[in-house]
Amino acid sequence: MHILIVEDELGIVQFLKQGLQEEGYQITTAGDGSKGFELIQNQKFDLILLDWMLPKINGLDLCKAIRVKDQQTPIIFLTAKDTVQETIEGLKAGANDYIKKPFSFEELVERIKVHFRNKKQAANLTLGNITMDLTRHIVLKDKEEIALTQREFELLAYLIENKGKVCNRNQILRDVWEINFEYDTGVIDVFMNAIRKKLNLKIEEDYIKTVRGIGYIAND
Amino acid sequence: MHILIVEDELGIVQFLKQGLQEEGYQITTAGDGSKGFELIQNQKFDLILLDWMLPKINGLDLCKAIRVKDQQTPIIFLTAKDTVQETIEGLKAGANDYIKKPFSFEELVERIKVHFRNKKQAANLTLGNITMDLTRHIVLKDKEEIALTQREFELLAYLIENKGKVCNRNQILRDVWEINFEYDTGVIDVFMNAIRKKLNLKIEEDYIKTVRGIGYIAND
DNA sequence: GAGTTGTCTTAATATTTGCTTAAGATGTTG
DNA sequence: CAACATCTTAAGCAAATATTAAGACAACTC
Repeated sequence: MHILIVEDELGIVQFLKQGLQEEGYQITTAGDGSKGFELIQNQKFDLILLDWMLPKINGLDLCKAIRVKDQQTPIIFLTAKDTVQETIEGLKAGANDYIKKPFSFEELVERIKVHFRNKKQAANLTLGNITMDLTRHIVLKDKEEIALTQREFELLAYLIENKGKVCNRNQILRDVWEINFEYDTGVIDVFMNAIRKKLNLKIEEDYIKTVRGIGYIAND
Repeated sequence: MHILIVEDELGIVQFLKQGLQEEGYQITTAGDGSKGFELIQNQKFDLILLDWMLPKINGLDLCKAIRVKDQQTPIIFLTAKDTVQETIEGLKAGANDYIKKPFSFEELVERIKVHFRNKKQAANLTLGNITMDLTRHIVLKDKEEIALTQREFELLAYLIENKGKVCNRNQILRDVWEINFEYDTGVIDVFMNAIRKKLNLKIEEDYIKTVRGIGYIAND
């Protein structure tokens, strides 16, 4: 996640940059409004932290300018301007949140997280050159879409979720087929076969290996 | 836009209800946490205003309970609890904003608007050569107008809004039909059939695909 | 208020899909 | 090479979905 900080006070910039980097965010900074605008034109950020009082272009105008082209990227004002009127003005200009200085760093982090919360849903699993998109229910191998049936999809997802671990047949029956007693007709083999065929995986030396006497294992 | 207010102090409820109605919102109120929870189970709101100190179920627990099933609906805490720790706790519980009492009504309105901002922009939806104009209630395919009934329209709009995601049958029943319990008579199929017929969509390889065992998915 | 029209829902039937089984082929181990 | 595990294939079957038709209901017309 890439955050842009537009702020001219060096002390605050340093403080924010360090703290947010420790939280695992990638940080880019701009010391004035026009530099900030320039950066935004040329690359995509996941979130923008904006001071109000800035050299060259002030935060409010910058916010409006960003919103002309981009309505999506969350913008958080972070400013000493703390009257209700100013808050309202900031929000009307297109900001998504408005935090008053002095602020608690912890609260800032939580408010940033709020904006990322619903984005994470792009849950996809990978195994070598295979990608599974769980929400879209799609499997790609080298960018080529492969059609799997429901069960095939679930089985493959299960193996990838447990990448690196050997999954024994009973576990698979329990978790994928919801069969909770020992009863193996060989279904798993049939489905493994189908998956390997569709994904063109060789039995030996490929992402999914057979562990004789136990089950199967996926590995990059 | 339909807002739920969960708050026990009658004075505040009245004040908010009246003010927000004047802003053009539809308002429903709940005087305690469990009544709020009940309402949320049975209908869909566009936003929830939540007090922290509530009879029966407190706001924090209610917020968490809502988020178990629903990560989308924006929740705004509106409370006299104003320490940083409490703010953080509220946001961590899944709230999207946290406003401290006493608050400015104008600021509240602006903060509410922030959450609706990106929703309204979906005034017309597109899927391939199909265009839907939500305000005028019109569907075009290649500039030719297609007459859909209310439900057909809603179902199609729902699928396009969730373009790229698989919509399972229960979600569709909940969000389009507002049926909140498992009860499938096959209505969805009938309507899908109608939509496909009217829009002349082939079952295989077209914008709307059937995901066997789950539901349907729209994709350009 | 009876009849008309259009939509929604249910139910019944047709069709398709994919799950499961079983049985023979192939491979592995001691 | 026997015993066992896994692979592969194909056919029957069950479940999910598509399709059609008919009844329920509401809004509108005469």
